[in-house]
Amino acid sequence: MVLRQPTLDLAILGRLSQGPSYGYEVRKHVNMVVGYLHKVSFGSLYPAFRRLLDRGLICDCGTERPLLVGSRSRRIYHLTHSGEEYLAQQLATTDPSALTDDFSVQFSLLGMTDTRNRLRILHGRREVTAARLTMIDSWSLTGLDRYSKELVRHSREVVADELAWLDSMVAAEESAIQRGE
Amino acid sequence: MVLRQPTLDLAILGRLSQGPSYGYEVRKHVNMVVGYLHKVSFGSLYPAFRRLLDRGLICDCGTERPLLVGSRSRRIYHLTHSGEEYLAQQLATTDPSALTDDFSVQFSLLGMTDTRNRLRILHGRREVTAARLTMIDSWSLTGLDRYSKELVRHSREVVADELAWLDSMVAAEESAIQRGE
DNA sequence: GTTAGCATGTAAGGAGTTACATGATTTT
DNA sequence: AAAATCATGTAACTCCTTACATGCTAAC
Repeated sequence: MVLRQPTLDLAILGRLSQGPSYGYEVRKHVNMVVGYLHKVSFGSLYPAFRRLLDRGLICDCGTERPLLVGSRSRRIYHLTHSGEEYLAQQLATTDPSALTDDFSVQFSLLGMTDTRNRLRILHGRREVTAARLTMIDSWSLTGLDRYSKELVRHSREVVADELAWLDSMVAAEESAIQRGE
Repeated sequence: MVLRQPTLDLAILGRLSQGPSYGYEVRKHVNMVVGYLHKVSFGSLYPAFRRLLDRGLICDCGTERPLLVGSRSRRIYHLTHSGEEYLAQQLATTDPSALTDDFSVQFSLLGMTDTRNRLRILHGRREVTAARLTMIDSWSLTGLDRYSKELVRHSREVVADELAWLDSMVAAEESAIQRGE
């Protein structure tokens, strides 16, 4: 995997908050957000639904038509009231210094919180990214061969682009505040 | 972690092929190559040295001075003859469609093989990256909210930059061939 | 009606991180 | 000489991936 359990849970809840859905479809959605590098495996997905059911954060409305037990038809899930509360509470306290894929999930859910929290997350991410850039620049590359140096040079560029992107996101949020939210 | 076991082994062997070294130092080196996102943990590092010792790919020359058993001084390792063979054989058969960090290790070791194999690896990576870009472009973004769309747009850009970088690497290798290796 | 893809689910095995534990070396 | 950092090592815990298994649905 690459997605931590709490993050996968968050991604599933986030998807369900936009309407009922089922496992296979949710997976496709999550893969679009974080999956340009890897796919969420079914062995992670279904146990996650089980977890969320057990905690009462989602509920199982059965299959669409037949409603047979043990059937392999689509099982439609939707967010419960506690699920909504949990989601809102999680989004308000996420840690912006997270692995790339985990942060992607956070970013994709930015539309579900207020501007204040969005700025907390974006600012936080901007800081850790800036720190990473500083770290890379502090490395002495002497002793590295041509290809290793090229790799570090490229990595630096990727991080610098990331930083510029976050800066533009922060700027957009702040100008939205200026214009009166 | 994020580095697979075989990749970590490869990274360690690669470092040792440039001269004897010890765990702590090797870790710093590997972190420079793949570590701008995460660090190799000691719980992964030392068991890896154990593995390589057991397979006879590296050998333990003892500590620098005292040579006490059970001591916590630097333990210097160096590559054995079979270690060299193994490394060369692995590099010749690596899979360029690998997770980002695993590929980074491959890339950093490109200087240890011939141009032919370098082109195999770079070409292979170029293809999977191009396929990823095509996949992203095939996605219908309708139904996604503003932030999710922005995330996908940014992801596409990152992948496109990656592709351009690989293209330039391939071009450099090919022009090296033209100029007579 | 048969093939291919949609859809759900489980279990074993593998593998990493975290936390813990200890000793050596350098700096203040 | 105390504190900080370098350095090595182990084990429990967590948790993911892989492989397996089954049923439904649409297309040819």
